[in-house]
Formats: sequence, structure tokens, C-alpha cells
Amino acid sequence: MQTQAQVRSANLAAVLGHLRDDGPRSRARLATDTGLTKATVSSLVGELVDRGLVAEGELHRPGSVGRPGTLVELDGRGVCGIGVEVNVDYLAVLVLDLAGAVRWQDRLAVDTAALPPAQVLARASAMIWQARTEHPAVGVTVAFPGGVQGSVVRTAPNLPRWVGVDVAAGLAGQRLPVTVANDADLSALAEWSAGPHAHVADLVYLTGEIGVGGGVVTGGRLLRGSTGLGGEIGHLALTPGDEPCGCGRRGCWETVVGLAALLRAAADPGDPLRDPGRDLEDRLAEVRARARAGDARTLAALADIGTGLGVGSAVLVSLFDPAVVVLGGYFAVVGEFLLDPLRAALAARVEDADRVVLSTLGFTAAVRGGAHVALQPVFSDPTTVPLMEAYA
Amino acid sequence: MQTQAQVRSANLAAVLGHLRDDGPRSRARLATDTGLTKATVSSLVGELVDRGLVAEGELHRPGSVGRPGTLVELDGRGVCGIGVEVNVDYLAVLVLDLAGAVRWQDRLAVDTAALPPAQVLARASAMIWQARTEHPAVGVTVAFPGGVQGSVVRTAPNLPRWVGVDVAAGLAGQRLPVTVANDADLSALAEWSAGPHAHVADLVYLTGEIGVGGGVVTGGRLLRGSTGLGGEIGHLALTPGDEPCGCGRRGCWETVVGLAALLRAAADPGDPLRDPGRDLEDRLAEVRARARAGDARTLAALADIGTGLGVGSAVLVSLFDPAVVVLGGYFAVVGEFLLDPLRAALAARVEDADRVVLSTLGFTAAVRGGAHVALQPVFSDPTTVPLMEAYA
DNA sequence: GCTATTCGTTCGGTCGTTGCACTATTGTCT
DNA sequence: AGACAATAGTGCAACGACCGAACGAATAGC
Repeated sequence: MQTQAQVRSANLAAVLGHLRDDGPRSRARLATDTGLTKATVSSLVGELVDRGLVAEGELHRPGSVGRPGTLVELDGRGVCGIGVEVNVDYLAVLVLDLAGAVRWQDRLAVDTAALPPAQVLARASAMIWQARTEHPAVGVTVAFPGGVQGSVVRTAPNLPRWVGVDVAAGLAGQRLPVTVANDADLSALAEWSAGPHAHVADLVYLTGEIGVGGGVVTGGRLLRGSTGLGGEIGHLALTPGDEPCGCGRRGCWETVVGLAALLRAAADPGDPLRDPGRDLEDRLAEVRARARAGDARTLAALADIGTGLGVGSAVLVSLFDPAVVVLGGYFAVVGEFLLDPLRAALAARVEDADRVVLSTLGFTAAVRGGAHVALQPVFSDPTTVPLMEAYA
Repeated sequence: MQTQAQVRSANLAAVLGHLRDDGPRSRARLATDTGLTKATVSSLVGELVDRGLVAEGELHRPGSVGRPGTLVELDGRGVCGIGVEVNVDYLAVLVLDLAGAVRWQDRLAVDTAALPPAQVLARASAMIWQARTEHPAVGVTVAFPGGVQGSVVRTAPNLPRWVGVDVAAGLAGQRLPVTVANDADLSALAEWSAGPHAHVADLVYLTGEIGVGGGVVTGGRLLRGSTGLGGEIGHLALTPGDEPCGCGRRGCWETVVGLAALLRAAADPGDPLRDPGRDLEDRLAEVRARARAGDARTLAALADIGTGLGVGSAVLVSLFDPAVVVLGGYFAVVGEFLLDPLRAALAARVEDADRVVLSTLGFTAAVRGGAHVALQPVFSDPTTVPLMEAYA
């Protein structure tokens, strides 16, 4: 009752993984790709069809002689993964189907810092229920801006009330597996799984918010420390500097390249950019507008940020030697003004500075990564999805 | 001809791994540990005995009722792994048996930098042959102080003639699988596999030579960049500083905490410690002697090194959050004078500064890690070892 | 229409694990 | 001393998964 089924699971997973990574293909092609026999692949595909995970598609004409093969492809209708993001001023939900298509998306402005966590989670749960009315979910992953152990928040610089909260417990009513993880980590996974640089072996993701977060994928796996590194990248002393940081120390990287640093450098205290009551995205949009208009001070501030990013990235690049460094969050929004000084600073310190690119996933990276993680168990062991009844 | 045998291999590996990690135990205990059936374990153990990998030991009395079990333990006589270290002024060889015991050890002073690589490898090969006369080897791993891709040296700051040399090709006459890897990486693996902190999930190893090397184990696996990070830790700008470095840049960590920096700070140019013709180990011993005698300047120099180590380690600790940071090389030799300032600097920046410890493996760490790597294939797939004939 | 070619399925065979029965060996209780 | 309980290890039939070869199916080209 052990290894027999494990072999089956592993082979089902191999077939499913090939279909995900290399696209639809015939059974015969799957056989040569996986090294299994045509007979075995037929049996495996049959079981995956019964579980609602794959479906037969069109005939495949290879343009040459011989009987055309029947394309087998992932069946998106079967199962979906749900990613939820709890952030300082909003909740977001995204539903990804097995084929990687976005099936549903929702966003709700919520003052997470002011409300009790339980109420926030109740709203998140309602959003999840709505998503589930149309999409069969197998799991939920919650992206949280802080350090998480198990499903309990350990550190949350911007949401101090959440420390100690068990996020999964707040969603237990869903009767679904709930995973909780750092938002930057999940964003890194999203870039690794779906972006234009999908499945590179090593990837570093940096996201600019008020602070700076980061996630690292090495050897195809997310790097986690014994407690989960998560938001710590922003609090490294990667660049010279002596600004006091909210964490109590001085010279943290995010005091140099965080959004707060940009606003401080780009505008004097009386400037509307420095108005703490104003929405951050508005202010960021204005920064970009000023830069596009050629405002010298704004451009200089952005160039300084870019240089700081380059100096700090040099350390990360030397350590991890990633194939690509992806910039997300506000870095991507004003990236056009950051990249040149960044690459210049990086090129002075490491060999290949062109590996720094801007994220194309925007602010959905975290939820997307969450949904991807929620689907992971299906790809690792397709037998977790129950067999469907045969309808005639 | 595919998955059937893979199941067998995986289960053989599971049994062998349990015996390595958790010590000798009875078949019944193995069955409950692995989740396999007693019958299956009996069969697996039988095959492992036939391959000369395990042997039956004494009876095991659990102190309670019932028939006592027969202990099954790793059989060291069967196969050995060989670790070879090519370093600037010596060659070293160490033979590890399956049970993790050191079976043989040798060291030869060789001016590697002056001789042609082929000649050095010929001497190494002779040392390996001598080791093999008594110990049946399944593989050789060469530790090299530089960056390695495949078996070809890519960077070698202290052995420039070796760049481009295919080290495995120089040992092809052995007719054994030859692996080549960075010496610090292998040392990190050695600490992870054998030291007092064996099998912690995350471990950072730092070694002080003329430069500074490092290896990182995260999630039980050695961290490698797309090209192999290896010696790059020494060339990160982890601490403030502006000294020119041999790599062409300024402010590299090893200009602050490398052995060269220590000697510079501890003695004036005329001092015998600064005599470039003198053996480094001699000079290092003299540094330690002066420190133990209470020489103020030496102690101050060591304290500065310790502080620099602490500041730089803070970045590594924050990034990787390892359970332990192991100091090897010269750091371990004079560690008694480094640890206090190091921990002070580290404690100011991260939570747990006590995780920094000194290596107990000394200068054999690299060869030990190499031998461990050479044995790895046996533990991953025990069927690679041929069946032995039955002697009556 | 015939052949070559490729696709997918059917069927017997091999192999490894399982579950149970059975023997072996020891401690404990009467 | 003898019976009983408990634990260790092995033998055997059965099951499940994959493999290899053979077969029917579908298409292009002649």
C-alpha cells in the first residue's frame, strides 16, 4: 500500500508537469519525453482524464506522414488555486486554473492596520467564498507582508497588530488547505513560474514598497532560512548610509532605496509628494509624471535610487549568481528611470549587469504566486484530486 | 526496465540512509522507520548485505520482552570515498568509509603554484593509488581553491595557471568517477555532514585563508549559483573599507578580514610576521603565541578582524538565517580571540549571535567533504555497487 | 487502392511490495 | 518447570505498475 501508489503518483505528476511546462502534446510525444512506454502513458493520461485534470484537444498534424496524434492538454476547468494577499490598505484575490490562466480577480480597499485581524480575515474569507462559487478550488495561499512561521505571523513591520495571529485559523471555515507565506517570496515564485523568465534556475526578486522586500529562488526552490528570511533583505546594510530605520538600526538598505527615501529625496517637506495623508500610488504616479516631464530633481532622486539598487544588488548577484534579477513593486513603476544608473553601478561590481529586468506582473505578483503555490500539491501528487464520476 | 528498478533503488537508499543518519538498528525498527513492511526490509537488507554495504551486528536487547532483534549496521569495509585537496602549497588525501570513519589520510607539501598542473595532478594521482591499495574506492572528489564548472577550473585567484585546466581529465587514469568542486563548498558540506552541528537545515561556513571563502547549505542542499559562487563571498563589499583587492575592486571583505589584513594590522613592515618568504602557518602560530602572551597590538588586530567578521556575518545571517555559522581555516586557529568581538558586532545587528562557532574539523574539512561527496552516489543509489560473490 | 508511417490500445510477462501465516527467541507469570 | 505473551524475522500467494510486442487505426503519398 506504499510504493506501488507512489510510483503511480510520481508518473502522473511527471506527465502533468510535462504538459504544464512544455505545452499540449500527443501521448506518443509524452512517452518519448518522459521515457515511459506508450502503454503506460495511455494509462496515466486516462487516469488524469478521470480526475478531471487533463482533456483531449484537437488532432495534431505534424505535417508529415502517419496517423495524427490526439493532443492532450491541461484541463483548466477541473481545479483552481486561490491566492489571497493581505496588505496594508487592501485585500486581493486571484484564482489560477491548472493551465495557468487567471480565472478570477478581485481587490478590496481595506484599512488592514486599523481593523482587528479577525475582521480582515472575515472579509478575505467572504471574497474567497465568492471566488469559489464559480471555480473549484483545491487550496488557498495567503501572501502576507511580514515574516511567517507555519501559519502564524512572526514579524510584521507595517502591521504590528498581526504579530502572533494564526492566519490559517482565520480561514478555517473554508475547509481548504491554507498556506501562509511572505508576499515577496510568493512574488518571486510567481516570476519564476509565469513571467517571461519562467523556470530559470536562479532568480532574485526585489520589490519596492515603503520598505524593500525580496525573495530568492535558487536551484528551482525558494530559499527559506530557519525562520523565513522574507522581508529581511530590506534591513541589510548593503549600501553605505546612516539613516535610522524603523527596525531600530541604521543604514538599512530600505532607508536608501525604499519609497520613503525616494519621496524624501524628490521633494521638500512642503511638497504634496510629502503629504502623508495622500495615497501612495497617487504620489508615485506623480513622481513618474514629473520624471517624464524632465524635472531635474526628480530625475536625480531616481538616479540615486537606481545607484543604490545597483550597489546592493551587486552583493545579491555575487552571492546567488542568479540568471535574472526582477524588480517589482514601485521599482517596476518608475523602472525606466532606474535601470540605467542601476546597471552602471552593477556593471562596476559584477560581470553581467543586463540580467536586471522589470517585473511585468505588476502588483498581482504576490497573489499569482499564492495561487501557484496552492496548485502545487496537485502537480506533485495528482491523486489528491478525487476521481470524477462518469457522466453519459 | 525503468520504474521497477527505481523503486528498489529508492528503498535500498532509504534503508541505507536511515542506518547512516540514525545509527544501527534492527530490521523491525527499520520497517517502522521507513514505513515499509518487515518482509520488504528483510529483502532489502539481504541485498545490501550481498552488495557489501551493511552487515549484521550484535543482538539488540531492548530490555523488554520478546525476541531480541539483530542489529544491522553500515559495513565500512565495503566501499570508500576519496577526497583530494589541491591547495597552494600542499596536496591532501583523505579516505572515508561508508560508516563515516576516516580510513586513511595523507598530506604532501607541493608548490602547486610553481609546478605545471599536470605534474601536480600526477602526484595527486600517485597518492590516490596508494590510498586505493588498501581501501576500495567508489569515487574521488577534488577540492580546489577557486571557481569550478563541471571539472574545469574557471577562476583561481591564488593559482592562476590552473584556469582552464580540466582536473578530472588529469585523474582519468584512476578509472573512477572524479568530481571537482570548490574547497569552501566541500568544507561546508563536511561541517554539515560530520561536525557537531551535522544535519542542521541551514549552515554557513566561512574559511579564512589569505583570502576568505565560504559555502552555504540551505534546506539541506549546497547553494550554487548559475556558475558556482564559491570563493565569491570574500569579494563582497560586506563591510566599509576601501583597500584595493587582488580582484581589481576595492573594499572586498577579504581585504578586511583575510589573513593578509590580519598580518598587516598586527605588525609593521619590518616585523618577521610580514616576511613573505616565511611559511604562513608558522606566522599564524606566532600571531596566536603573541596574542596568548597578551600583546596589545596583536589583540587589537584580532579584535578588529573579529568585528569585521561580525559585521559581514550579519548580512549573511540575515539573508540565510542559518542555524549555525562555522568558522574554519585560520579563523578557527585564532578563534578564541575573534569570537567575543565578533559576537558583539553580530548581536548589534541580528537576534541570535551565539550561533557562530569554530570548526572542529580543522584543515581536513575540505578533503572530508570531498570524500563525503564521493560516497554520495552509493547512498542515492546503492545498486551502483556490484553484488559480491558468496564466499563459503 | 496500396504502402509506409505514426498513433494509441490490448495483452501477457516481469518485478517489487504487501499482508498474512509461520517459526524463532526471549521475558514473565503461575 | 511450564505456559503464555511479546517481539523478530522469513516464506508465500496476490496485487499493482510498468514493459515489450503485437495489433488495429488513421493519414499522406504514389
